[in-house]
Amino acid sequence: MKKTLIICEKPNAAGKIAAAIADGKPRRREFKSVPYYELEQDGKKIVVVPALGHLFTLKNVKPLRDYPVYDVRWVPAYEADRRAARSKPFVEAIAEMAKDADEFINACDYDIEGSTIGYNILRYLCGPDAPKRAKRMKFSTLTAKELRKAYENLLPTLDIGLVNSGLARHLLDWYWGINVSKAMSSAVEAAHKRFVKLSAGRVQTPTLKILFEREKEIRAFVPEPYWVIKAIFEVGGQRIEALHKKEKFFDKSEAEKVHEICRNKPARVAKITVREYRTAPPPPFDLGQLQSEAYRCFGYTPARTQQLAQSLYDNALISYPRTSSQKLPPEIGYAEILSRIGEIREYGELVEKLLGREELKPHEGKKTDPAHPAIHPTGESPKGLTGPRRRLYDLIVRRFLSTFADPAVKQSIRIDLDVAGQPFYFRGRRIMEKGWLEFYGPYGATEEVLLPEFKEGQELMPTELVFEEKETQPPPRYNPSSIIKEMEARNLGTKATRAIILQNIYDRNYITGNQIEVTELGEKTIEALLGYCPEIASEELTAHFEREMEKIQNGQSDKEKVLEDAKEKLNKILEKFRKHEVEIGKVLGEAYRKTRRAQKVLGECPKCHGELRIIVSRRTKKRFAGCSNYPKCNYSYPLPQRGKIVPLGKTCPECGAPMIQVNRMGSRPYRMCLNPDCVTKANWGNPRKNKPQ
DNA sequence: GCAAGGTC
Repeated sequence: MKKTLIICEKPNAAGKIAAAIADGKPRRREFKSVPYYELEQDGKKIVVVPALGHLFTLKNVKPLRDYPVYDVRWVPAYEADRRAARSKPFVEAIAEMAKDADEFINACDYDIEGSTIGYNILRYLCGPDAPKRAKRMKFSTLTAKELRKAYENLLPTLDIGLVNSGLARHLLDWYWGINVSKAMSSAVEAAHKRFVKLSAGRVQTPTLKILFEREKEIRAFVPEPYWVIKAIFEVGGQRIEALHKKEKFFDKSEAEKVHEICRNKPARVAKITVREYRTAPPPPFDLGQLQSEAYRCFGYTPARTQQLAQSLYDNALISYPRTSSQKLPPEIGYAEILSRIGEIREYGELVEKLLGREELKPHEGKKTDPAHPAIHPTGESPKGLTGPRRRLYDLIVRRFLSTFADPAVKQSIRIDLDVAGQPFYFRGRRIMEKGWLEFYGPYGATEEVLLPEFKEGQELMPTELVFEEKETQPPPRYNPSSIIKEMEARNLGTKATRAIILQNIYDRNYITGNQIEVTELGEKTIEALLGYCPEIASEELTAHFEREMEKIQNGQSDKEKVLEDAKEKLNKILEKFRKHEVEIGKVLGEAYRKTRRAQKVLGECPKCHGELRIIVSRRTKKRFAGCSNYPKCNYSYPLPQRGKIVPLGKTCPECGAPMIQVNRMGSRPYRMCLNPDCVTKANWGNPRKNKPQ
């Protein structure tokens, strides 16, 4: 009997594809714990087998001693990296299934990476002529109907354009990233005779540059004083603040004049403007939006949210999280998911309201995804789910419910006042119809500002006229959520990699803090790159790649030619690097030393005004905060022994001791002061909270 | 050691 092998990108997709094309139920089997599916149809045997993303990766042919290197080949991922051990049984399973197969179908996601994943599997595991004979399944959602249709309308060959651009993408990223990273590390070695792990890449370096530019803006910012004038009223026991219409006075004498004119003068209500407006329900979550909301609502970093969402997905509670889609196709079965969610106590009432409607129609967003719908709950019971995963699940459920609800109707009121000819105003806001806000619950809370009744012409006497000096503020720092949004807007990285690449930039000590600051090392690194390899620091490289990829895709450009061009360009850049190796290395090595030292300084010693630093005891190997003037000063504080300690550069408002943040794997970072006897810790380890008696 | 991309 003939045998067809269908190669899928991941286990979950293999299950869905097998179920969709089988007339009956496919048989689920396992090979070295890799699940695969068997079915018989039209007199032939079909085997559906999953990959685990990329099973092959690029590896240096020779150990990397010097640059430039372009001698690189594809190897099974587990051979290049011990951490990829999980991919080994998948490689073995596919090789086994391919042995007696005479037809091959690449059914990975229909995008550049999916085409590359399938192509590598075909050429390395299915025989030398498999890529030429293989067919391609093309689908844009994993719904049974579409999968069935894709199977019945197979593309007769691989999408060789996508394959070639995928292969080129991997090689180009590797050429640029590995060589420039190596050049920087070698420079430090040449100047300081020590190894420092430095890196550059098509995504990480432009991202660092964005952060660095903001850093420069903040440093160059000169605050300007300005003055505000506010009239304060007490109406029916309510305090109302009206601001002078010219919100900022940059001319002090002008402000003083206005203040003088208005002093002790009554206000007259000049105009009341009432406006009603509707806010549409939010679209369902794509990964980026989920990361952004989880940061806003819970303070979770995008990397943490991604990890939590993956865990919810592993437990079948939510759909595939690495999606850029804001669409919910009807095939997911709105009513069924809703009614199952309705069985969860806290959502019962809300769900009833939605199910009682004539039509269920989600308010979708614009973004789409080649293989997955927006993130949504599956309806599976979240029994026993607690802590951060529960919170994230609640956010996802409420977002899903909100998307089916009505717009919210809000009313804004603006009251314009006249005080001795000077214009002042204040605003009120009320919610007329809650609409989706009711479903989004705590995450959509908008503060109402309810005002007493006013009439035009009415007179009021201010209880106070405030004259206040303020300063203009520098542009805000990026935080992990806003920089990821910026990366998305600039098309840097992908939904699945942005949070990881940001984490990498932190781990390299290029940046620090939640309000992201660029360290000395980050600054010198980006400056060196701007000086010697501006290409890699510019988003233009990504744009250039993209144009070339597109040309390769539609056959207008040859992959080999694009790669040769890249090598030539890189060789010139790296030569320049080499020539200035010692001077570049000196600067980077020095910056590295300073940055590492700064990370150990926690604050000022309260006893002698020396520096409190993280010190690891030689004797006990435990760490503590000790004074830099030791042995003259022996002041010290204990430190938590686990997790990364980040100095906050602030002191405790209660006791004045330096503040730190503790980042521990798998838990939310927390802030504390160093003083173990501080009143802020009075309730720590409160048995009432931990153990109900 | 070094990238960015996919997966769990």
